[in-house]
Amino acid sequence: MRIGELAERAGTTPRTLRYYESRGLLTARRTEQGYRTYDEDDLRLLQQIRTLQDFGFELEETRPFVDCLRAGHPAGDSCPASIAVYRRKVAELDGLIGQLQAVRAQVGVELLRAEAELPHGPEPRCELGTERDTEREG
Amino acid sequence: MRIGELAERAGTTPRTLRYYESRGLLTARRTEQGYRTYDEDDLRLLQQIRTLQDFGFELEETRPFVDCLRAGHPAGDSCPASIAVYRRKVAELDGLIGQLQAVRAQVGVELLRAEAELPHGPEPRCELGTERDTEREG
DNA sequence: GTAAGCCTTGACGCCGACGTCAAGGCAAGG
DNA sequence: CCTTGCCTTGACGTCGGCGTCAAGGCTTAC
Repeated sequence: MRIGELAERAGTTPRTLRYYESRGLLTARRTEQGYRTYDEDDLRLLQQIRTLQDFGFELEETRPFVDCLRAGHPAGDSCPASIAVYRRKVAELDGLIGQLQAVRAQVGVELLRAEAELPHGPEPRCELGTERDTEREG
Repeated sequence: MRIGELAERAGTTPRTLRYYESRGLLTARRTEQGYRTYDEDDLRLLQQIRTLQDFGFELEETRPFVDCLRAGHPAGDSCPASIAVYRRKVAELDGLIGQLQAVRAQVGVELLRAEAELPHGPEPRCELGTERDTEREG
C-alpha cells in the first residue's frame, strides 16, 4: 500500500509518516515511480509508534520498540531495551504525577483562601441555611 | 532599582523581564539614559508572576493577577478574575492528573506483562525459591 | 585613556512533532 | 486533452518562554 492508505489505516497523516522516516523509524520500499510502499508489518510498526506516542512517549523513546519488532520479535516490548523504557517512563510518570498533585493541592489551598477573603461569596451556595450542607459538593 | 537587580532579587534574568514587558505585564519607568527602573511594587508583581509560572501557569493566565495587583488590591488573587483562573487551573490539573494516572496504569500493566513474557527474569528476583515472594516488590 | 560592567534594541536560535505551502510528476477517467 | 487525485522533495511556520549573540551607549574605576 502507499503512504496515504497506511496513514489513514493508522489514523494519522502522510506528513507524519515522512517525518518518522526522516527520523529513521519506519523505512519504506519504493515503486519504480518513486512512491513509498508499505506492507502489513509496517502497519504494525506504525501502530506501535502511535500507541506509545498517545501515551506521551517521545519519538526517540519508541525506537527500541521499533528495533525490537524489526528484529523479528512478536511484540515491540519483547526486548529488554523496550522494557527499560517502560520502567523509565513509569518512574517519570510517577514523579510528574506527584509534582502535579502537589501543585494541585497548593492551588486548591490558595483558591479556598482567596475565595474566603473575597467580600461576596464565591458562588451562590452555603449562605442559604445556617450551617447545613457544609460537607456536600455538587 | 534597575533591571539586573530586580531580576536577581526575583531569581530570574533581565531577558525574562524584558519579555514580560513585551507581553504587557510588568511595565517599567525609564531614567534619562533610557534605563528601566523598578520599585518594590514591581518586585511584588514579578514575584506573583514567577510563583504562578512555577505552578505551571501560562503567562497569559497570570495577567488577571497582575491587573488585580495593579488595581491596588492587597494580593493578586483578591479579584474574581484571578479566582476564576485558579478554578480553571484546578480543573485542568485534575483532568491532567487523571489522564496521567490512566497512562501510568496502562504502562504499568504493559511493563508487568512484558517482563513476564521475557525468557529471563527482568531483574534478579523471584526465581530463587519456588513460589515465595510473588507479592513483594523492591 | 581604557577596560569593566551595567544597560539598550533587534533579531535569530531552541525544542518536538508535525502543518502547510510550493512546484512539479504520474496515472486514471471522461 | 484535460482534470482530478494521488504522490514527490524542499522549505518555512507553529507554539512558549525565554537564551544568546550583535552592536553600541553610559558610567565608574584604575
